[in-house]
Amino acid sequence: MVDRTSEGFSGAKAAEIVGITYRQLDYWARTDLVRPSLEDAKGSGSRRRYSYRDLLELKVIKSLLDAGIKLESVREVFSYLQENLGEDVTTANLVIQGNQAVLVRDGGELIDLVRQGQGVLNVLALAGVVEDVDARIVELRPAAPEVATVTPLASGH
Amino acid sequence: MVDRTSEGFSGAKAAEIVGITYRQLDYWARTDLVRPSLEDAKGSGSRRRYSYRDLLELKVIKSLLDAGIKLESVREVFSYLQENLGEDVTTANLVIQGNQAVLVRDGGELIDLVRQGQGVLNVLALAGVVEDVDARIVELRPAAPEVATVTPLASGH
DNA sequence: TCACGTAACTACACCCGTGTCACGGGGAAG
DNA sequence: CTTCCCCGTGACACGGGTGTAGTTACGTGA
Repeated sequence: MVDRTSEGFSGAKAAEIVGITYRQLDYWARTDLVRPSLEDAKGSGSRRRYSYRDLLELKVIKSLLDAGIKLESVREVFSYLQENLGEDVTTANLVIQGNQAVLVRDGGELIDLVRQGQGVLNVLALAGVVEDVDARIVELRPAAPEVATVTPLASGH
Repeated sequence: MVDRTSEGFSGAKAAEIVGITYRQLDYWARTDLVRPSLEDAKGSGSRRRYSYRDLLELKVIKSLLDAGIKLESVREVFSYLQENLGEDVTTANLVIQGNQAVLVRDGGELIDLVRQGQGVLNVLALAGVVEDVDARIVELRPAAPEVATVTPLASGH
C-alpha cells in the first residue's frame, strides 16, 4: 500500500526526477510537448500523472536543452521520437539532423552520416537517459520505512 | 586592381555569403561573437571588413543555429574554435559536448565519444562549411567591372 | 461530509535574439 | 572639395521561454 503513489508520477515528482522546473513541465504540458499520459490536467485542482515513458521523453528534452538546443527545435523533431521511443531504447542513439530524427544503433552508420555531413548532427545516447532516470527514481524513493534515517539533503533546485 | 574589393568582405557581403541577415551580423559584432578582423567599426559611417576566416566562423555559427542550437550556447563554446580554426580545417569535425568543443578527425574517436555518451554531441563537418563558403563567394562575384551593364538585382534577402 | 493542502491556472514581468525604420557620418568617386 | 550613397547606429517592437506570485478548485484524509 505504500506504493500506491507509484502508479505514475505527480507533476512535481516528475520534474524533480528529470531535473527540470515545475514551470517547464507545466509549460510543456500546456503547449503539447509532453503531456502526462496517465492523467492529464482537467482544470484547477486536478492532478497530472506521468508514466515512466513520459519521464524518458522529458529527460531526452532536458538533455537536448542542456546541449543548447532550442525548445522550438525540439518540438519540430519530437513527434518522431514519441512514436519510436520505448522499444530497445537503451542501445540506440538519437540522431537529429535539421528537423529530422533517426534512431541509429550501428556506430558505422553514424560515421556515414557524419561523412556525408551536411549541417550539424545532434547525437544523444539513449542508454544514458534511461540510466539517469532510473537512478534518480531510486534516489528519490521516500526513505525506506525500515530505516528512515537518511536525512534527505535539501534538494534545493 | 579589379580585385581591390576583395581585401576582405564588407558587412553586407559577408552576411550574404554566409546566409545570415545583416541584423545578425551586426548583433554578433556588437556583442563580441564575431568581429571583423580586418577592420572593426568605429562609429557611424565607418565600415567593417571581414576576413575569409571570419566568414568561416560566421558560417559555422550559422550552421549551428540552423541545427537549432541557441546562440547563447554557441557563445560559450566559441572561444575554443576561434583558436583552433584555420589549420587542417577541411578534414576535421567540430564536436560540441556541453560547453566544451573538440576537433575530431578520426571516426573511431567519434564513436568512442558517443559510447561514453553523457549528454548530447553536436557534430559538424567543417569540410562542408568551407565548401559552402567558397562556392558562395564565387557565386556572388560581381560581374566584371569592364562592362558594368549588369543591373544589380534587388538582392533582397 | 468537511476542511485543508496541493497543484493547476492566471496574470504579470523580464531577457534574449531578431525585425524594422529613421538617422547620420564617412568613404569614395568625380 | 563636393556630392552621393553605403552602412553603422539608435530606438522601438515583438515573440518565445521562463520566473514569480496570487487565485482557484480538486483530492484526500479524518
